[in-house]
Amino acid sequence: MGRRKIEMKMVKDRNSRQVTFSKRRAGLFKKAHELAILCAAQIAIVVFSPGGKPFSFGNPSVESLSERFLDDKGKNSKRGCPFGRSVSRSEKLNKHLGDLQRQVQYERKRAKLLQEAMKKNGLPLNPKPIEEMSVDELMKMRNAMQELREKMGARVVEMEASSSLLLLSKKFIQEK
Amino acid sequence: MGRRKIEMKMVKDRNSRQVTFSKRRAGLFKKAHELAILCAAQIAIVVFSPGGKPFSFGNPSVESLSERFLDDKGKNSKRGCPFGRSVSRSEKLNKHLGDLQRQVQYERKRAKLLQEAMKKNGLPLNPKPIEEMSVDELMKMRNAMQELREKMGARVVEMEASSSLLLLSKKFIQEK
DNA sequence: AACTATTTATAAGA
DNA sequence: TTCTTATAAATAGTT
Repeated sequence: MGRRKIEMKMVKDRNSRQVTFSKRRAGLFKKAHELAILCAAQIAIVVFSPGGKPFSFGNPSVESLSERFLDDKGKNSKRGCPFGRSVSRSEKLNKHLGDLQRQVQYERKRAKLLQEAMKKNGLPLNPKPIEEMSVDELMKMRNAMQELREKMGARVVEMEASSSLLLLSKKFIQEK
Repeated sequence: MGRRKIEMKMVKDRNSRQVTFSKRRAGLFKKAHELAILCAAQIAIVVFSPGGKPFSFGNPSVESLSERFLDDKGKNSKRGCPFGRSVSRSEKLNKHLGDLQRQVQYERKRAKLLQEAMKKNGLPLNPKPIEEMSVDELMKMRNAMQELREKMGARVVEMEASSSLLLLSKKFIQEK
């Protein structure tokens, strides 16, 4: 993919390998971002460099959920990885906060679409407890979510998938 | 990247979106594989399709990498930042993500409310794996989600979360 | 599923 | 390290 074609073997030279890693990691994350946007997909990537340093990619919802669900009990945890910088980055983003009014409108629009979707799929507006829900009802809910997702576009926050991601991670660990 | 340049927004047509997803997921995984080979890097990817189907790529495996991130038995605790957003890359990506800034902000606000709701409903902020949760805890989780939904005045995201949790819970319970 | 016209990624070089 | 650019690779629309 460049001036010359390269063999698919580990790059021998240490420095070249680091350069390749940096470039391709950036490329990989960009691709992931595009896939997430284009297809409303949820993606989480964890990469360990040859030097053992962790890099990760995920949607904002994943980040915030991870922070709440999986962080150490207290705030005293010493975070390796990019979390420290992540926070400062968010602080930067805060400065660019949009107006609240628009957000409220966005929320209302979303709620309205959800109600329509649920109605269309034969769902009650108030979910039952888990014990009372049939598989059929759960599937209907799924369908309603999918319909909603299509209507709202890629900007819909996918907490569902985020949760699934986190749970999946745990499940993997449990199964091992 | 193709016959024509495309806009970076969600592909509206359902079928086209599925095709795009399949192609780009394959591309993403190939890139990941190349990065792993060329740089002796360890990579784990989890992707949820627009339809909610999970796909994963792992070198050596998603499980072991997740474990490396999440397992507290490890020497140094790095579990504070699983699946966090890549910081170095996202700084560049941010230039292309004006709309997403609002989303990040929204996410943080919602996460805060979720935290409060969970606390109020007697849920630990550091929940167990789903397999270990009792029915009672699942109920509490659901209640927390509902409370959150009411507070936010919007239902979509929370519904997705709770439905996902319910689906996964049910599935795991049945598997047991 | 295959095919290509284009766009995009990137290996070297500067 | 950051930029440039020639070339390889990915892929959007088509068949």
